[in-house]
Amino acid sequence: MKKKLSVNHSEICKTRITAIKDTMEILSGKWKFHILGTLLETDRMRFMDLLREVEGIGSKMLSKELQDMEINHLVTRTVQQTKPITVVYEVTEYGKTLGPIIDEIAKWGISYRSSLHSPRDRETA
Amino acid sequence: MKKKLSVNHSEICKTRITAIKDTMEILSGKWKFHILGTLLETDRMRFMDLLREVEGIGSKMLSKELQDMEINHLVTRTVQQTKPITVVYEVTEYGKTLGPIIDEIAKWGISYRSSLHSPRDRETA
DNA sequence: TGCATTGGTTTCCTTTTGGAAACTACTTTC
DNA sequence: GAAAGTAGTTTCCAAAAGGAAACCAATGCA
Repeated sequence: MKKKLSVNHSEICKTRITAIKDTMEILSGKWKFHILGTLLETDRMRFMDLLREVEGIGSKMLSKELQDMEINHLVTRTVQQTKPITVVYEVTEYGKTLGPIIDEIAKWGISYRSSLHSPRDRETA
Repeated sequence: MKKKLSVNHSEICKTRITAIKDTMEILSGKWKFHILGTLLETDRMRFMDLLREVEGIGSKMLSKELQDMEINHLVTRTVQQTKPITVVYEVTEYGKTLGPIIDEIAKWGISYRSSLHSPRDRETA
């Protein structure tokens, strides 16, 4: 038993681990979940609205993150020929498939907050 | 209508957005999902096994990420008085509540891979 | 005429992140 | 007595991420 058969279960999980890496790469950065969470609730928003709504973000970051997500087909960018030109962003149907992830993350975060008040939950279960 | 009532739905989502930020802060960094994904499948692993299993990670990062997660009660560290001292890490019951998130992320990543082969799915739905 | 708003881009800078390699210390094995 | 395995820590460095502020072009409003 010199050489470790480092993994027995490995073959099964490789796919899973790769999948996790893929997803997290697409959703990387400080703001994507935040932007998506916001956009998923309103369905369509203009750039300046997002800038105001996603608190703390600057225009550079917002612009960059939206571009990333557009490239990955998660959101669409539509220019509207209004008086001062406006641009609306919306989550694609494909982007909406991220809904369950965001939901789980939000759910966990909420119960995390609760557990801060009654830390016993975190200790024992 | 001079002043934008920037948000109407805001109050409801604030909690949600905060929850998303909380969760993502705890799971920040390049490796936590990866480590957790690995650890959730095996239940207990030694440091060197993780180092081998989580491909690409170095000992510095592994050590730091494990410490972060220990602080947040997601994993436990147990020293075992074996011949050369060994240390086992395992996901706590509390850490296991992250399971659904990891599952959704893995699920999405897997179907993302598929959609790369038939990109039509990503375009139309 | 001048200021505000729209949707960005660009520049400059700081902070954070992360990796490679060396080193520690202890034990077992060759 | 040298090598190798245990579990890390430390140092040094490069790259990436992110923020603040300035800038731009077009248009509307007063």
